[in-house]
Amino acid sequence: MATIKQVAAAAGVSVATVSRYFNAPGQLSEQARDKVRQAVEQLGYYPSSLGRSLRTSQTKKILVILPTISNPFYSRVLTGMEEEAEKNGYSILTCATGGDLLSEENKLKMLYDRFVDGAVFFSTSLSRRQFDRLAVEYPVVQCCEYLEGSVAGAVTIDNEQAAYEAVEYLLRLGHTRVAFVNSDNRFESSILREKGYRRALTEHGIPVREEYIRRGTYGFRNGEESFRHFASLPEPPTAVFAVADSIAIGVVHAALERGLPVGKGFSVIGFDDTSLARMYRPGITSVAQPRKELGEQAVRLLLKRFQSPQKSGELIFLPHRLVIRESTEG
Amino acid sequence: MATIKQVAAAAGVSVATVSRYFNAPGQLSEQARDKVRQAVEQLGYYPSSLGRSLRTSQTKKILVILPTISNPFYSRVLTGMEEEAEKNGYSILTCATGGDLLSEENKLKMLYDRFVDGAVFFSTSLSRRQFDRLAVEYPVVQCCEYLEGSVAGAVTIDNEQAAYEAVEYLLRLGHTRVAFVNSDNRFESSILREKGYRRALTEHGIPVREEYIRRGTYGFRNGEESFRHFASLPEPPTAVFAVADSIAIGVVHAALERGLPVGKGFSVIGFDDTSLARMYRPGITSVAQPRKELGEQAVRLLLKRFQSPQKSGELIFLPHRLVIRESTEG
DNA sequence: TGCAAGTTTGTAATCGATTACATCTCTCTG
DNA sequence: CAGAGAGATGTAATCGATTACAAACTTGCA
Repeated sequence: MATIKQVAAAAGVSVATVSRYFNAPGQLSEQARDKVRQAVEQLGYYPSSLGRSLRTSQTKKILVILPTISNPFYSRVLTGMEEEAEKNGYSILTCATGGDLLSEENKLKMLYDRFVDGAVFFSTSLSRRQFDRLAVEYPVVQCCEYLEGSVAGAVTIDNEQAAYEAVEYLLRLGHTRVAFVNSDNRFESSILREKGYRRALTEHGIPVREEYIRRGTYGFRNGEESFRHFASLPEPPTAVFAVADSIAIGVVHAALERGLPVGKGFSVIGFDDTSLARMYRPGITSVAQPRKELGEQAVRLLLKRFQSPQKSGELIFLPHRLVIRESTEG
Repeated sequence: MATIKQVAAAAGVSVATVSRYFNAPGQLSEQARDKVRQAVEQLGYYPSSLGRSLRTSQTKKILVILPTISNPFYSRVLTGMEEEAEKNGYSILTCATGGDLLSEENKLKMLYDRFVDGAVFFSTSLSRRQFDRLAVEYPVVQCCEYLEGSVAGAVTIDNEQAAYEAVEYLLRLGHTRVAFVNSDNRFESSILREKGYRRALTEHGIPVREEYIRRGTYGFRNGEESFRHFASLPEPPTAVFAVADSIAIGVVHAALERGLPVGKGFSVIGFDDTSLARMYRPGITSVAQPRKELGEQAVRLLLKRFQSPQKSGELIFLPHRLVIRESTEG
């Protein structure tokens, strides 16, 4: 691997000139440019990011931490991040933690040791206290999640309101026995969605029944099991709101197996409007988030923090919308 | 941010001692260790990866390039990579290219500028020539794909044989009109699977009909459209083999819409055995790959190349298996 | 012609670590 | 008690870039 010194020697100029060839070519004479260009081509030189980053103390890399890449929801959010990052000369590096705290802490070392300039979290296994400390010392923002009052910025939808509206839609359809399948993680979004669910019922004069509320993984299986639980109740619900499409599909799957007419008397709503929701039969009604924009804004927020690290993070809410398909009648 | 110098000063020792505290603590006296530990804690010091990497000329990072993270197949392969990497002190960085050549070339800069030690490719938009040049100069391996005769190593299943067996299974069920939905990319796996499809038919004395072969994206929609095309033929096929579960689901979806009894006279097989295949109704018969092991071995191969860069890459085949569900009768 | 201003280039310090080599201090042995 | 050998520590070179500052060279104008 060629170094800047070797190129300088081969071109018969100083290392400063070679450096300028890459960083301020307009400053060089045509002669110098030619000489350097030739030497660079001949040696196949490519400037080392390590040398450069050490000197400039920025790597132009952003770390994105997500629990798993298998959630199709993330894909387009990530695209948004990529585009916004690239526009500003940054690259996105993605790391999946498997929702594992140890793994997450491991990845965070890249922040501590300055291998990346900042990080975007989709969710975190860190405690609020840990996360806050982190946010004070390093530029980080949250995307699609939001720890109340964190110094880190965040871009998200209004999860409580979104859940409220989904449940309200079910009530409008005439349902009075509406169940809720949450995830059992401690993400703020889960808590907020549950809040929205409860508020919708309460405001419409319907008592909240704890046996109508289930918590489990984001998986298909959780949906299936939850449905079986609901079906075993003396008064089974006639509608289910799930915090993820995969859960909703599990519910629908189990319901159809029992011969329940999904979309005709038994309604199910999912969350995130992933491709799953469209692909399934029947199509799953789902709460859609503006995915690409969530990603863009998250990166934009992070870039702002690079500029002025002292400021406390902004909190940005983006609009959601309910996409209606066959899993709800109407 | 504290530097090693500041820590050395605070601890009243030399920078060498501080460095040894992290890299060879056994070499220090208990006294020295204590002094350094205190200074480190007091200053919140964390060694800079840039300084270290510049000096040691390795970053202990592996870049994983994949077309999109939205394919659920990748998730567990990645887990395998993570585990094997971590075991050896390496970290995995994931980058999605969107199947875009420009984007991919952009990511490859991290290889050129030594930001990562090597790369694993799930697939590549590079031409064979470009990829070969890359493989000569940098440590790279392929995972789940294989460009014949490349100097880069590869870990993959025998795609031709896998396709052969899937089609053979359909023939055993009594089907004689078996269609094939391929992807329209130029990946070796696609070519090989088509080869396997053709060989299975030919060896069983069934002529290959070009109108039974379709190419498109990996998407659901491609499946739907392909089915409609097949259904419009004077002699529609009674079975379909698709190179991806999402395509297979599209086929099943469209077939059910037409009232075709999927799994009872009309059979569909997918590929990769993703969670989709299990979640769908009916469950999709699919060719399973040993995902975690594919990831592990790919990283192991790459680590070998770090050791001895001169050697030409190995080619490792891992076993596949057909997982039978309701989309095929029997 | 002389000099100010502008352009081009080079020198050398610096970023933050690692590590070969030198030095110093002990301990042990004959 | 001298000297060998082991163990602990420090000095300084080095990795590969960027960039402030200085120096050299042009150019234009009085």
